[in-house]
Amino acid sequence: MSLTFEGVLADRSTWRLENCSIGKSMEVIGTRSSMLILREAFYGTTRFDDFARRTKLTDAIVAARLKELTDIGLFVRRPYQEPGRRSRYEYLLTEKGRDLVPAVFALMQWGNKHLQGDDGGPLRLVERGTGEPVVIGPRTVSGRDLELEDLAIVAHGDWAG
Amino acid sequence: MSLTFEGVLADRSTWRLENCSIGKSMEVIGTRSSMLILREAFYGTTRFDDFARRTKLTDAIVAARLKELTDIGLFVRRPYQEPGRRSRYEYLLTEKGRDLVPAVFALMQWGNKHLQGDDGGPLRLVERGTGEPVVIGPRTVSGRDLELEDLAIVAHGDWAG
DNA sequence: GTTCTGACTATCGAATCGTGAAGTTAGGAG
DNA sequence: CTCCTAACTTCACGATTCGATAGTCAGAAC
Repeated sequence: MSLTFEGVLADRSTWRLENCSIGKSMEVIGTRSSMLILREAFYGTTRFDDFARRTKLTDAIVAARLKELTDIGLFVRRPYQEPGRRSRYEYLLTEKGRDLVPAVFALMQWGNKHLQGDDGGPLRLVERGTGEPVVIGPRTVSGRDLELEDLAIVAHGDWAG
Repeated sequence: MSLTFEGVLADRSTWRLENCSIGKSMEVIGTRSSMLILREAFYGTTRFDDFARRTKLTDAIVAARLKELTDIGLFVRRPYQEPGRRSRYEYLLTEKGRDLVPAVFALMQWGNKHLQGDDGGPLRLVERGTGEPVVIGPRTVSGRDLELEDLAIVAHGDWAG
């Protein structure tokens, strides 16, 4: 019914979780507005007013969130200039930001399946070119798909394989 | 630099996102406490006080969150009885709850890489038995790993492949 | 019947999140 | 020099989140 613990973690009653990465991540990006802004960034949006219009968040929230996400290092703020226009800033995803693709689209995948009607929501994620459906989930580095029961947690440096 | 839109979505300026699954998901489970409780559930926790102790959330929050998540259908509340003890309730993950495995562990994966020190945090996700490292990310149903640039969005019923 | 314990509920306060509306600022267009 | 616009900032407000602390309640143990 759940995953297993290996090595020193095997007895769940003997340890508690400090420095949990899930909790830390949620403190950093655990708001609806952050996720919507990231969604737009993955969709190619780079400019302030496009973020605001497309997410339907208010200016104030978008400004606060972009500043926050930039400070954290998910975006870089870079000046740009269209010909005959004044210079502006655009917000470009860093690698740290792009590494959130699995997290954000996993939420989309779950929402499509469980929060939308029978049609599964308005949008589908597919492979570019082939149109083959895309799924997000755990797998080994050698490519095998895994279920919850196939997973195990090990402590750093504690290899029980 | 980002994913592409196919079919009727190709011109990003002509449409806006209604009923976004990401937004809906975040409204339902977008709190730190929800994620921590789900983490514990994936780790095998089923009882109220274990949730409270292991997540270090207060009783009040855990009670509120468990009720919420049960109402939504991520948990079922089932009576159980240990021999010589009074009957209690336990909280068991439904399929809807287990389908959040990619979302929750994607956050863990990201936090391990970007929010922890050089050691990458205390815990690692591996395959049970083999100990092979596990990664969470997008791939085609035929098993190819994908980058952000390999992804495309299509409207439901609009197959442009 | 008293005690103990697991599973909650109640109240308070601080911080954060979000909306709406209005104001500011820099710089090219005319 | 004035207008316009993108990119913000500020303010007022309500809702939600979470921690801390304390209290309740049911039922087996004794």
